[in-house]
Amino acid sequence: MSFDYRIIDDVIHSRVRLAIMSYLATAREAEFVALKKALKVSDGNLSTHLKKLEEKNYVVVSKQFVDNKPQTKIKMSREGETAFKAYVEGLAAMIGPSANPEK
Amino acid sequence: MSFDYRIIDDVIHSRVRLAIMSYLATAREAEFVALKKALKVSDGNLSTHLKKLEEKNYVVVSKQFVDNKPQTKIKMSREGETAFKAYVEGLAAMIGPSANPEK
DNA sequence: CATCACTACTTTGTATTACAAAGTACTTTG
DNA sequence: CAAAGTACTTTGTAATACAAAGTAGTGATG
Repeated sequence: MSFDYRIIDDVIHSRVRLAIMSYLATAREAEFVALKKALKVSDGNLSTHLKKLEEKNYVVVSKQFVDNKPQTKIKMSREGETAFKAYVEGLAAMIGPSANPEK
Repeated sequence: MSFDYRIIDDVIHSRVRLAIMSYLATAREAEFVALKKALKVSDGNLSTHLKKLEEKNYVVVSKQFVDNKPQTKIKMSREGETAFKAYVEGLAAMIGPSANPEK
């Protein structure tokens, strides 16, 4: 059990980015609009957070036109998967026994 | 499983504050110096984060002199306990199945 | 007993971040 | 062909994180 706060990846740790990564961890792929609705985040906010994740190569963003509308698809990268797994493990290590379902 | 990023308490969510709360969740009580060492955080940083937790009444801070040196003790409050529990549950709900120990 | 180093903090300054408002580029509808 | 809508991106500002510097004391050295 470590409490060194640096064990947790601050790129993932942002609330919005954590939500994105969590979503992608199960969904594998997401559309901008779907993500925006699921996270209840403003589009501007989502856009900037996605850019940050893209810069770190945690996600891959692709754009195309569907029904004459722009569509942005976001996929988690291999690197993102690894980082997310490490993040979750780090969290567990930090939160430790308090994470036990004690209900 | 919710991805609304607002379900996670941003007062707790800061890396340093999460580390403090995690530490206190098991230790019940901590000294400033011990905390600083455990979290590997600068004293200035720890001081400001503690103040924020204190303002939110998540922790109770008491000061005294021991061996002629100032000593700051930090305890988690009832409110802090509740908030931390809710935070951990929110996290679990967001991270969801990815949190499964799949090793 | 002055001063230098040390401990235990707190305050302050700055660089980064988060967020939404405004902007862009297009399309569809009346 | 406006006007409203969609799907974003960029920009401005307020909040945050962090460490450097500051404060207030103790203890040791010459």
